[in-house]
Amino acid sequence: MASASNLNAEKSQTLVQRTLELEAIDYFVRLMNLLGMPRSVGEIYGLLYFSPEPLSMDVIATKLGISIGSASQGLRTLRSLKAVRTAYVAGDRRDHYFAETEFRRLFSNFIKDEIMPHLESAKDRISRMEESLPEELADAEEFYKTRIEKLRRLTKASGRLLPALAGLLKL
Amino acid sequence: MASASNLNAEKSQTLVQRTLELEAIDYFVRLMNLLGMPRSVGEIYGLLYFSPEPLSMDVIATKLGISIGSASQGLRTLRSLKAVRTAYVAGDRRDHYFAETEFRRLFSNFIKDEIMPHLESAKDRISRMEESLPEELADAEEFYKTRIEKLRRLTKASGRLLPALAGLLKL
DNA sequence: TGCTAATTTCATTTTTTTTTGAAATAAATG
DNA sequence: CATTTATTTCAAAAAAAAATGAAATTAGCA
Repeated sequence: MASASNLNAEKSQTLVQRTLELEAIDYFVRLMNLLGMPRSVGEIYGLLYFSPEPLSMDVIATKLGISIGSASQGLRTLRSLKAVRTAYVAGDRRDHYFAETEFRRLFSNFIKDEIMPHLESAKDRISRMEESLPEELADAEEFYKTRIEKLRRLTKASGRLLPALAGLLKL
Repeated sequence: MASASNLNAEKSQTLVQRTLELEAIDYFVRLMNLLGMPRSVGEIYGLLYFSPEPLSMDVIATKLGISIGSASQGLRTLRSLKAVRTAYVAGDRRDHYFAETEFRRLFSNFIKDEIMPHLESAKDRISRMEESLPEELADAEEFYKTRIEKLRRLTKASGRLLPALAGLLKL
């Protein structure tokens, strides 16, 4: 049976490791939650973070007590963020996952995938606002012009600052 | 009737203003959503952002088509983030709200109130992890030590970087 | 190729979050 | 100080998000 070796691996898990696993899961569930990710995503990443060997999807689901559907979706999300990668394990045809632990890269992917698209559409929305202003501004309309300008600056500054942020994160 | 002047103010709303209002609401609903805030909070802030005069709670609720309960809760949230403030309006006993538009201040409040507390508890969790490691580390345990150290660096760097971020946001 | 195990997909269920609305409270006016 | 108006609170309803589980698909193996 293919999972025999994994079951053995689980048996040999130390108390230290279980403690760390639980703390890490807690840690990453909260962090991911802050970033708007579902609980299962944090759980999976936390489990993998302290796993010395890559784990297969069914082991992940079993250890966390979540469905394999959840595990599959969570792993897809993590894969798309490049937060986990797959490793080949000899003699086992299942995919095995391990955590990418370079946070700098993780954040830069997160910003690129989850934030920048919003900033792009924000730009469009601001352009539309400017087009809706008449050519000649009455006094009252100066107010709107100022506010739009402020939004534009915010959007621009965010677009420059956020990607730079990951670079500053030298760990 | 106290609200007569407000009704007049609403009647004189131009097409330009209504267009901007709708775009701004859209803009801030998305932004707030990114920050994990409920829709109503983004709606209220967006409405106020392009309002030349401060608006009372019931005007806000009416214009947005939300309940006064929502409006009350949303305003409480915005107030606690210092994202709106109240203005005295002569001859009207209702509170009137206007948007704080200094984004630098807004973000710094957000980071202080919503993010830093999490970082604090993260520190505790990391300390607990370190305590769970035995004094003398077997080879296998070096792995855990390294990972914990990495988490500590992440937490520390975030705690320094995020508050600095608001400062960089010169608009 | 046919068979089996692994994974993905997605309609349904469950859980969580947000909104509502009505009652309670507070605050201002006559 | 009684009454009216404004605001808050909070239980219940509605909406949104996430998890489940079983069917469909994919991929490895004999």
